[in-house]
Amino acid sequence: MAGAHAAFQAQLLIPVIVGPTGIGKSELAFRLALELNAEIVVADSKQVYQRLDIATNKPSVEHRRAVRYHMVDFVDPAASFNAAHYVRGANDAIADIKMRGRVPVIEGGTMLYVDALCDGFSLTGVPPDPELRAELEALDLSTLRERLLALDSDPGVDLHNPVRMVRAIEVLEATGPPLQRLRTRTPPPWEALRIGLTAPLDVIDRRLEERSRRQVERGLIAETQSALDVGVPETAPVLTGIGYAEALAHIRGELTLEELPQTMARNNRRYARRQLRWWRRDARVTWFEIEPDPLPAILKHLGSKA
RNA sequence: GGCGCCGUAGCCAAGUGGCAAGGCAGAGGUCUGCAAAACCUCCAUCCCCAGUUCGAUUCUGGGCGGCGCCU
Repeated sequence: MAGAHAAFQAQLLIPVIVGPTGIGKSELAFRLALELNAEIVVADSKQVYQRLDIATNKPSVEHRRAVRYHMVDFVDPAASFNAAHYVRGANDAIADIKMRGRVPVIEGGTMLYVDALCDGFSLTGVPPDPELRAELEALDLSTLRERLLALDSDPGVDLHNPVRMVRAIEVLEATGPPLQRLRTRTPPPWEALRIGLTAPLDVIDRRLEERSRRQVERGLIAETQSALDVGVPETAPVLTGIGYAEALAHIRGELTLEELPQTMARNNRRYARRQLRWWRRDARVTWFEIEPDPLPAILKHLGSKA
């Protein structure tokens, strides 16, 4: 695939691997990276946190020895991280990769992170205000709604969704109305070539069951406990993720050891469906079944675009 | 064999003589700084038969099934 390789060396196109959790995006991105002599920029809201490796599905040490990974394993698990931090870090990583004359491949699970990066979401530019959030979170829905509508009569957010309304108020108090003018996109100086990986739902479900079981066997509970032991609060974003949330429930005695992987698989199932729905509506995604090995077809597709 | 209780969606479960709450699971959807989050929508003629009644899931009788106790 010399053609594809050259085109990506020209640094105009960046392959972006998307799809539901558990479908093998990571493995495919790894193989693609070897093929293109590329480095991988992971777009995942949980893999950024240090030490929590098992349920975040971080790349293996073998993979990390063979390919350079970015945006993985660098944030204190007790800290919080968000989409804006991600976009900044990922853009820096991409610039760095390019400067070194190498090729980036983006691989992502977190839908907002991928879109915010590849479509250049402004995210309004207003950082979180923890005190204001704490105050607003204590309010009931209708009070929150009144407070929001008083600031902006047409904020364009779901008036049933407290999280969205709190954020909208936070932005409006910092900038003034109208909110909608702040949600802009400034596309990056490269084009994302979205590659979607998919499979029949029953196949995905089976893989998720298997993976959940394996994660428990690999020491998920001990990993969760050791995070608690070093002072990571139970409410830390990583620990609310699939796998850790259930492991915590088990540690608290709310889930048996047999229920643990089952519950993890169920929550993963729901997440996978949500990811599928998100990407399905994006016509820019070109889909590939995982069943016969999709790598040759993907390389061919990338070559044709380049 | 006798007595008592029960039988509502895949599961748990409330309820009423006037076309059946809620939760979980499931399906679909929304998404611009917590996104593995948050939110929205959809999803049952109430075990069967007969009777009472204008009308029964709700009342009566019988059947079937389950649970408990007793002999």
